[in-house]
Amino acid sequence: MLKSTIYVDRAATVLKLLGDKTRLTMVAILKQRECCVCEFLEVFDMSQPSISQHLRKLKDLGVVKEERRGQWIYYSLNSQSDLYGLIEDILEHIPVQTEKIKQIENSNPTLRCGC
Amino acid sequence: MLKSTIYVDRAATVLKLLGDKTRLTMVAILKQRECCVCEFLEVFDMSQPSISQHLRKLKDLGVVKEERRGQWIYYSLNSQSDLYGLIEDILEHIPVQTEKIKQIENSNPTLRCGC
DNA sequence: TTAATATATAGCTATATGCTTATATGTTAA
DNA sequence: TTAACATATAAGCATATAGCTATATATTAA
Repeated sequence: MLKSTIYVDRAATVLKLLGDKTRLTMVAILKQRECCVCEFLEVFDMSQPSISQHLRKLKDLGVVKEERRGQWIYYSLNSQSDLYGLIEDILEHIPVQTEKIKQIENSNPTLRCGC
Repeated sequence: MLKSTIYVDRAATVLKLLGDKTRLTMVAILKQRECCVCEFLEVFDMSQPSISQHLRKLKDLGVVKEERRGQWIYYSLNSQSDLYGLIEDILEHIPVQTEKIKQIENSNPTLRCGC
């Protein structure tokens, strides 16, 4: 398979973004399931604004997309991005985030108030 | 093919390192040929200490190795590293640095004084 | 040994980054 | 409309980073 290439500038930009443990883990989680901010809050030891800022950076580059559903905004990987193939290949080299997914599903923040 | 995975911390560290245009280009060049500092000086618009510092970071993480040959120290990709597979996969997504290789070969800094 | 060349290290500075708290915006339900 | 909840934005701060210049170290050749 012939991969379409990404200019070095753009590739460096996305690698720098993924070169943060929090964001790399977010992307790994999003590869398995979409998440909203309050779900990420369950697995990262940081404030809600920090989570939002990481997601914003990923969104600004087109790595993730968002979709509002009622009160929540769901984030997912943007498979339409020219960066998607690179990101998929990178994710093959890191462990699947099973523990964090479990944590999210056990806490179920979006179901707390019976919505 | 089953890829061995790299812990998220370590993966984030190498992605951050490669998330710099200079270092990413260096690694792309080293995929094609080994180089010494004075050769990199031909293609990057920065001082010799800056080049050396970038190479040191790559060496500290095990991405590149060095080999002294006389006056020169040749840098090459470390194919023994656990990071090598990831790096190869990333490089498939960026253009081959043909122009820079040409620049290096046309200038031939290590041959200037007839060594 | 001395001079020339190649590379590394030290120390400095400007900018970028990631976090925080405080506050604003948007949505739902009473 | 008001309260509660989810998320975003603003502003500030501490640390990290990438570049620079000056200098040290290592090698070669005279």
